[in-house]
Amino acid sequence: MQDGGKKAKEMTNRQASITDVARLAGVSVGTVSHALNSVGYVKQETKEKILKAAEELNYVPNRAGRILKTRQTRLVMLAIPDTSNEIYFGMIEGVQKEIKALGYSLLLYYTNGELEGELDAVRLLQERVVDGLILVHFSYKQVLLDEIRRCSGPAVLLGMCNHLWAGAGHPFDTVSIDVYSGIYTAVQHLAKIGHRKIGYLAGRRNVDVYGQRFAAYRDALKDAGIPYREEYVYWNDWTQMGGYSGGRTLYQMKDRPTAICASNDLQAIGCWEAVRDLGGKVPGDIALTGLDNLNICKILGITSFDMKENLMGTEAARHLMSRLSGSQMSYQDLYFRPEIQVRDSSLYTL
Amino acid sequence: MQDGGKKAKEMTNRQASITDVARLAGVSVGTVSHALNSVGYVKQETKEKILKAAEELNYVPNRAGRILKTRQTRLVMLAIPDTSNEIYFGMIEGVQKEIKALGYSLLLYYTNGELEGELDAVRLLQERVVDGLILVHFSYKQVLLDEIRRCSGPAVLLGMCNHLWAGAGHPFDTVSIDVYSGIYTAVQHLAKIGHRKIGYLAGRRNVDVYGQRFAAYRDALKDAGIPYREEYVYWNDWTQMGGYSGGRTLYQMKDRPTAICASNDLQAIGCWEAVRDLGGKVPGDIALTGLDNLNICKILGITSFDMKENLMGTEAARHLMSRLSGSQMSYQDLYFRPEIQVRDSSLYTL
DNA sequence: CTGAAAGCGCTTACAG
DNA sequence: CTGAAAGCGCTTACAG
Repeated sequence: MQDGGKKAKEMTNRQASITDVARLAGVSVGTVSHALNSVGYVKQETKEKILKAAEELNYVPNRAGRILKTRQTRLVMLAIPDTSNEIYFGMIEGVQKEIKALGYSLLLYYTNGELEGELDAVRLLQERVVDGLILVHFSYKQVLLDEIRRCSGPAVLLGMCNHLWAGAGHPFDTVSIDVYSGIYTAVQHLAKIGHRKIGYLAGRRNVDVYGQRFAAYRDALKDAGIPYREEYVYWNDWTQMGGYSGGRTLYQMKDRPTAICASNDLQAIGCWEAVRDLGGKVPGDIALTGLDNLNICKILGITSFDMKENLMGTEAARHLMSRLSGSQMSYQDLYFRPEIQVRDSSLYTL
Repeated sequence: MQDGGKKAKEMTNRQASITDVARLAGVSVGTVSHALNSVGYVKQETKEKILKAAEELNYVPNRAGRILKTRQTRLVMLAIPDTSNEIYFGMIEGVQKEIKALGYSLLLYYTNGELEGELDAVRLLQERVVDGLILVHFSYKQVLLDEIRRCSGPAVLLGMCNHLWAGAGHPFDTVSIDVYSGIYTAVQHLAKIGHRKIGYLAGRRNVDVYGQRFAAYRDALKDAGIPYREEYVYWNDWTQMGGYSGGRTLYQMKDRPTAICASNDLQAIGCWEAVRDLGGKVPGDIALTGLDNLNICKILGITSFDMKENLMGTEAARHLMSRLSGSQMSYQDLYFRPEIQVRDSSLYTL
């Protein structure tokens, strides 16, 4: 704690405007604007006078004034579902690098993976708080599409699977990673090394991207000739906690699975912990696969899938920037494929 | 790829303004404003006419116009150094919860742990892109203080150690966790269980918060009567990669340390991996401590320190909100203490 | 090289 | 209950 009775902001309550600077420098506001933005001709002497006045008044331009006139914020928003999932770090990095090079600043927004949060992000674009939006969405609802249609600035949708909108004439570019193929491949891989009892950690129910993953699980089972068993499917949440309780549940079943496919790495990690805490071994007692290729999976030796998130971010940003600079190309749907990284957790044939 | 020749945004090029709505509804802009914001009296019939017009024109208010007039953005920025460090997730969560309850939206900004990035964040506050700023800073430079002084909106500084500014009459609230005490305690703990050769993973050189941690390491050695050995100190980066190469280097020394204190968990984890990859055991061949209490440390059994990051975020947001609602209290410096979590990696007496 | 003026899209007293 | 008008802080043709 500190004292001294110093009051908050007592001397900075009203920020100087360009008018104040003009008055102090004895010139017009137009000239101040020219001088400060180094646009057009301003006599060196006048410029110095203006700079000194600005300095003295602690002048900082108010962005809202400029935005209103120029109709540009020079801000780009990246909206992610989940700040506690490392998978988005790579995206952030990719986006950041691209837009910074073009003089834009990055604003992150956090949707919590809920439609409402995603709509909030879109609204910020509608209200022109930012010039463009890259939205990592978990929903595929019509209302989202409708709201994006009302934006005057461009949006790029980043999808962890996106079959539903491809080619649907949506008013935005998309960049997706085919998560369906990831889960399908995982189950196929487990079947190939001999597993017939394959449990599934499904994530949060009613979240569209998890619905798609679940479909992949079922399809892969079917194609491998393995009957579907509802009791092997655990819905909870896509978090580590969700995975933990799922792992616990599945591992304690009388007729327990010999392998578990998790619909993302967070769950795989939680599951790994649960099995360990119950005295089981991965692999040995149970095989395990995840999806996202998180760092920790490399350390623990859990089979997973590289999601090329950095590339996804980069490409999304590139598309956005190109729209922002006026491109009128027809909208693009870009796809990536997850790449399996086989590790100890699923290395041995049953 | 999709075709169909649909051109980008052909029908939404110019967004409707409040004037357009007023014209279509046959009323004045003032009345439109009243109706849309439900302020003052508007006849039900008129209101409906306006709503219909707004609907028809796909009207969305332009935030810049409103901001200019109201001098409020209703946006709060949280600037973090590093998006790949889980430690900030808890902060985000804490901040988000507090401000959302008061009708503010959260914008994240990413400083990369560099002074330049921190200054960028401060500038966005100066330009009034946001109403308030919570800055997790890694620098203690005078220029940062000067720039914050030029802001008309409030800032709260979140410090991973902050002795330098405490009581210095700075124009902002601070919330800090005493990292010095964390590192000091870690070294003390290692000494107590018998270690005399304690290596140190120091983080990025010339980053102020890491300088303080290093001082704690030296002080603790001294107080334990252990001579300082420069070759046991590894400067690199605060990342997992940095820890990995540090762990490699220290573990391969002829007269290697029997314990390693890492200045954060990311490095501890990297070190853990390096030792494992070299065939060593933690503990057994080497003891290890980290700082931040990341999830993965719990899984790997690495001794670490709870940094109360959620609480830090909550408190920072509370202070900011209180300034935003006009509080003129003198500035506060709030301190937390890291709490050691002893785990396997440093459990056994040498 | 500089100034006067219009206008970006909104809100808010103030009249009526 | 509604309208006319001022003004938030900036930029940008346009004159001179």
